[in-house]
Amino acid sequence: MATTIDDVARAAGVSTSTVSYVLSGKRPISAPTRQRVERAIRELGYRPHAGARALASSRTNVLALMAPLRVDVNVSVIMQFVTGVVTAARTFDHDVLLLTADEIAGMERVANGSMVDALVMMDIEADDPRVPVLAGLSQPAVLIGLPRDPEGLSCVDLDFEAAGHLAARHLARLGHRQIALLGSPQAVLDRHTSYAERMIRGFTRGTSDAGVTGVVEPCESSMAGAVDAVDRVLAALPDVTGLVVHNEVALPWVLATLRERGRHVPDDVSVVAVCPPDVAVGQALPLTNVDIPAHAIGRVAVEMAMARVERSEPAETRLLAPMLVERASTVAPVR
Amino acid sequence: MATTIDDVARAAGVSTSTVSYVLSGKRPISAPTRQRVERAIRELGYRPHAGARALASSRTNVLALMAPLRVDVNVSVIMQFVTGVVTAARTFDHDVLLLTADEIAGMERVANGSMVDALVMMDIEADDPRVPVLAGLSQPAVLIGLPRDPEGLSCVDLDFEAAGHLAARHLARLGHRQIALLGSPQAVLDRHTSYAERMIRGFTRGTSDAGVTGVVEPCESSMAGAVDAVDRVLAALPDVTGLVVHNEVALPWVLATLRERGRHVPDDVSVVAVCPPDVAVGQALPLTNVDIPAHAIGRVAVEMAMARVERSEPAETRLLAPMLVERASTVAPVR
DNA sequence: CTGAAAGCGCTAACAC
DNA sequence: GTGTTAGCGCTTTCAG
Repeated sequence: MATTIDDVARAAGVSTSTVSYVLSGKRPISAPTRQRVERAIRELGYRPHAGARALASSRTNVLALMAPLRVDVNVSVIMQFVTGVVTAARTFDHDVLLLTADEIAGMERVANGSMVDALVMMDIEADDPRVPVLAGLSQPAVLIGLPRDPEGLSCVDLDFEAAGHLAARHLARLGHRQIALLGSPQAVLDRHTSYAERMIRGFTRGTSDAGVTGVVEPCESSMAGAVDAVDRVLAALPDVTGLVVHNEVALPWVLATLRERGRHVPDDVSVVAVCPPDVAVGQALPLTNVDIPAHAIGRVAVEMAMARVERSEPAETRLLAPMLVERASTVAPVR
Repeated sequence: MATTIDDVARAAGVSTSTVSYVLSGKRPISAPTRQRVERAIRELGYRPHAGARALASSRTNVLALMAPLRVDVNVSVIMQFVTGVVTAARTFDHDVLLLTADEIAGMERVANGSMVDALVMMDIEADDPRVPVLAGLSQPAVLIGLPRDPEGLSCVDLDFEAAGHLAARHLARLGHRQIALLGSPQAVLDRHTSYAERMIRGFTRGTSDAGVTGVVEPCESSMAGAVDAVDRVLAALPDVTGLVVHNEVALPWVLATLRERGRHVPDDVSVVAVCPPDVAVGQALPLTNVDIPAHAIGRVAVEMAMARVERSEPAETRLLAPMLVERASTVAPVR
């Protein structure tokens, strides 16, 4: 398996450059030569040496992906981002090097060591410490999520503001007059994580646009936190009939708590979940949801990265439009 | 950032090889030269070019990890394997290239393209199609899980047979005489996935060793599947008082179904879960569990891979001993 | 349409 | 203890 491009060239009776060019397609090759070369490649089981290629071309065909590899929150969403990125990368003939999100030194290691052509970073926070270091790298980066100042950066995310607005509007249009948002844990809010704040903004705008009352409660990602949050909502808004839940981990416990408090879904309270479809339909009652298209976001991130690598396209931020799917958990309020 | 080893050599007033050797430590360097070189490296922000290094040394300092990136099953366990592998790899100064488990061509791509020093493959099945291709690769591989014939392969896994035995014995010793195992989905069994079969074998041996009656029921990873499986157990063993659950996804639903059927945990039925600790304590009632030490398994996998890469150690298979942690879900049967 | 050859940046003999 | 240098396998001018 130690076959080199020269072995192939010799076997095909051509020069090494010819082999290189049939591989890259960067110059026209006559049909007969091409065939001889391709045959030799096949018969020898030849694979170009990635390192040699990277050295000569300064392209690695590898993408770095920084993913938050903790176990606590929305693991399945993370997984979908990752698969989205990996499968998309393959369509651009790239492989994926996995870094953990905290490995801030890893960015410089893989970038300055020329191990990757670009970086994709998940789970970006308002003042993410990773963002400043990007400026020192020679490879482009795409952020999944929005930092405080996205100026000059490639960013992609769900349009959470639109998502919050959509969820609120859906409930309002059904006729609900008292609705609540059960959102992210306080810690996430404290970090000013952009998606949480945008969600709240959209929800708030949605309720006021519709002229209904809305309250927002943070919600820890634990059973106790869910119970507590539901109780706070019921205290603040005793006649609440609409609930938007933007916390996948807490979701099952929120539903259980509602049941225990004697609030039936959807007869007493309609629920819109902001989560991936598999989570929405995996509950006892299939939930109306606003999709978090994690897979699509991952794909778009890769497309943006490749656009910058291959065509030096400028940075831009793309917010994907949310989509609401109506299921069994939302109905008009029962008189 | 386009600094090369020659820039460093020039700045330090030494030869390139000297720089190379202070970097690799492969030959003694006098303190003064070493310091001049290290200073130059620091001041220039020099990073060796990974491709050039790989080309010259035929070592990439990258490990391939094939992970099952589906969203359906035990996502959190997969995540823990992955973090275990990634963090362990870093301690060996290696990065991780992520492949999806189905990408069988990816193995040959990264191996024959000399992109990696070794491969780690998760989720190995009895007749895993990936195993035969390993023979054609020049890099060593470590399997997480056990193929039908592990001869000559590096394998690591939890000792599921011991785990099944341990769980059964724990219940039997508490005094339970009728115990059941709710296991993997039928599809997993049909594939003769090794861990599922070993679990069953251990459980069965455990019950017969203890002289208690045990039944085994497969369990789909869905709410309906969990309900169904619990009902089958109750039908087969109406007086069941002990339950071993080896299906993380179904676990919450199993517990809910028990409640609905009027079987209280732990008063009416004791439950041992086979799952990671965070899942065990994340339930309404903290569960006695047999740990799946995913993180440790990932680490061991990397250690085995590096042992083969760095010291050409022979292949071996290592089964990690299970550990049972007693929590609130198991008690002696209530008279 | 094809070849020859100069690097890409580093490692590891081989010198001294 | 340090320097010189021949590759590692590929891409890409520069020449036909």
